[in-house]
Amino acid sequence: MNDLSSIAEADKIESKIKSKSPIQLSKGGTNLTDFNRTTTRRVLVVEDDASLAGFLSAELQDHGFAVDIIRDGETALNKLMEKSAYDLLILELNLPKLDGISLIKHIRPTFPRLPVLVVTARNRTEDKVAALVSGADDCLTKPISLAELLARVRALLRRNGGLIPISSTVGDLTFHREDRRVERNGRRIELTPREFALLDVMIQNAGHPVSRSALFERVWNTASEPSTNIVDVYMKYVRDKVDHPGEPRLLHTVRGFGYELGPK
Amino acid sequence: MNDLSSIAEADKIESKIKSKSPIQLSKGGTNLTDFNRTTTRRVLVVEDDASLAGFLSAELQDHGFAVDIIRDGETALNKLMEKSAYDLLILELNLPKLDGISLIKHIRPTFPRLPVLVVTARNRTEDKVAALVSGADDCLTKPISLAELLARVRALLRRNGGLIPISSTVGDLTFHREDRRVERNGRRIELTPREFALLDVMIQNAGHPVSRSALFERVWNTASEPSTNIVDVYMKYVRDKVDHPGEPRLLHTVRGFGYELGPK
DNA sequence: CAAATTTGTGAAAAGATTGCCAGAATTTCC
DNA sequence: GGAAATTCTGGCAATCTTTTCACAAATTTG
Repeated sequence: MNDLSSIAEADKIESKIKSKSPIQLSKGGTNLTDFNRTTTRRVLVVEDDASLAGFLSAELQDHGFAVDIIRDGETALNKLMEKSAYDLLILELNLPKLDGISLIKHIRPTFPRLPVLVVTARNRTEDKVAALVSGADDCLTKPISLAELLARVRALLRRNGGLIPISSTVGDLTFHREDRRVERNGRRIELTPREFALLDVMIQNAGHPVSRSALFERVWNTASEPSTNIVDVYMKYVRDKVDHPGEPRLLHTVRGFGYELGPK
Repeated sequence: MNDLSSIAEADKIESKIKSKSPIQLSKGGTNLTDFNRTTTRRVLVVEDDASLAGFLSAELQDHGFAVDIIRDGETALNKLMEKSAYDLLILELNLPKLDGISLIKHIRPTFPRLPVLVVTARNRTEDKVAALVSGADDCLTKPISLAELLARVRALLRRNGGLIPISSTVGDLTFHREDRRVERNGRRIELTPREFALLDVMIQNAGHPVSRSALFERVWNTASEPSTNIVDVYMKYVRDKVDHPGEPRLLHTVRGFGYELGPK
C-alpha cells in the first residue's frame, strides 16, 4: 500500500488517466490542497458490478486510501457491524440481498456520523432523493467522474474530521495530535487547549477555507452561531504564536467567510 | 384572479411583465449578513389549486424559502424562460393551458440541472412514471405530508449530493461551492462574498444567458429590479479576476439582456 | 454619420468586517 | 483560598467590501 505517497503527486497520475467523465474536467484539479497525510483512510465499497468496483478500488488506492470491496448488502451490513473501522462507505443502490437504502437505514442508528456516498445509475433521480432522505450524505451519478469522486470523498472525510491523522505537516509547521506538540521550524509552540483545538481544525482543513461558523461549531462544540468575535480573538492568539514576524504567514483571512491555513 | 400581491415591491415588476403577473410572495429584506451563510433558495410553485398553493407557499416560507406561485403552465414557462431565477420547481401535473409534463419537456433543454419536484394525485402511478421519464427529479403523492415535502425539497437542494454539484468546471475554470474555492488554470481566484455569489449563479447557468434582473434577484436576494448598474459593476469585478488578459474570455455580455458564462 | 441606447470604468462615499486591546469572568492549580 | 492561567466580552480603529454616480466606450438605430 503506497500510503505515504503524497496526494499532490497522486493527482498528477490522475491527469494521465483518461477520465470516464461525461463532462471534461479541468486537468487534474492541480490539488495542492491536501498536504502530507500520515494516516490511511479506510473506505468500504459496496458494489456488485465487479468492473466498477475494481475501478473504484484501484483509483482510491492510488490516492492513498485503503479499500475493501463487498458485493452484496447483507455481507456489508455484517462486516460493518462487526468491524466499525471504516471512515467512509461508498454504496451502490441496487444490491443483491439487501438494497442500499435499507442498508443505510440499518447502519445509521449505529453509525450516525459515518459518511455515506451513494452511487446511482443515471435517470434514477428519485432513488437519489430517496437515498438522501434516508440518510446518505452525498450522491454520485453514473458514469462516475474520477475527479468528482475524489473531490467528494475528500469533502466527506474532511467534514466531520473523518479519521484523524496522528500528526500533520503544513509548510514548516508540524502538528502532533497525541502528545499535543506543535512546532514551527524547530521552535516549540505552546498552545492553550482552545488554541490547540482551533489549530487542529485548521490543520484538518489545510488548503481549504474554513467558515467562521464551522470553526465555532467544531472548536466550541456548539450548534449555534458565534455571538461575539471569539473566533477572531482566538485566531489572533494562535497567529501570534504560529506566524512570527519574518516568517511566511500560514493563517490567512478569507474575508466574509472565515480563515484558511496554508502556505501561499 | 384574486391575487395576494399586496406587497409593495411587486409594483415595478408588474409593470414590466407583459402577461399576467404571478403572485409575488417573496419576502423582501436584503440582509447582507445572512446571505453569506445561507443563500435564500427560490422556489417556483406551479399549482392551480389555490388552497394547496397557499399551503405550500406558507410552509416553505416558514422554513426560509422564497416562494413564487404561478397558476398555469404557460405563464410558468414564460416566467422561467424570461428569468432563470429559481433553485427549485414544484409542479402540479394537471395544469391549465400547458400540462406539467409538457412544461418539463420544454424547460429541460434550457435548464438541465433545475430540480423539479412533481406533485400528483393518488392512484395515478402512470403519471408518476411519465413525469420521471420526462425529466422530473422527484415525485410526491397527494395528500402531501409536510415533513415529507420538506425532506424532499431539502434533498433536492442539497449543495453536495443533491442535484447541485459540489464543484463545477467550465473550460479551465473550476468552482468549489462547498469550501469557497475558485481556480482558473491552477491560479487561485479570491472573491468577495458578493462576487462569489454572482459567479455561483453564472456557473449554475453556464452555457445559458442569465438576465440582469435574474442575477440581481438571486445575488442580491431581492424581488425588485436593480435601480443602479450594480450588476454590471460586479460583473466587471468578477471579470477582472476571472478573465485575465491573454486568456479566452469566459464571461460574455448578452446585449440587451444580461450575461453568459461559457467558453466561446 | 450622428443620436440614442446600452454597457464598461474609475473613484469616492457609505457600510461591514476584521484586528486589536484591555479588562472582566472563569477555570485550574497549588 | 489565592494566584496564575485561560477564556470571553465589548469597543474602537484599521481595513476591506459594497454601493453609488458621473462619465467614457461601445453598440445599435435612424
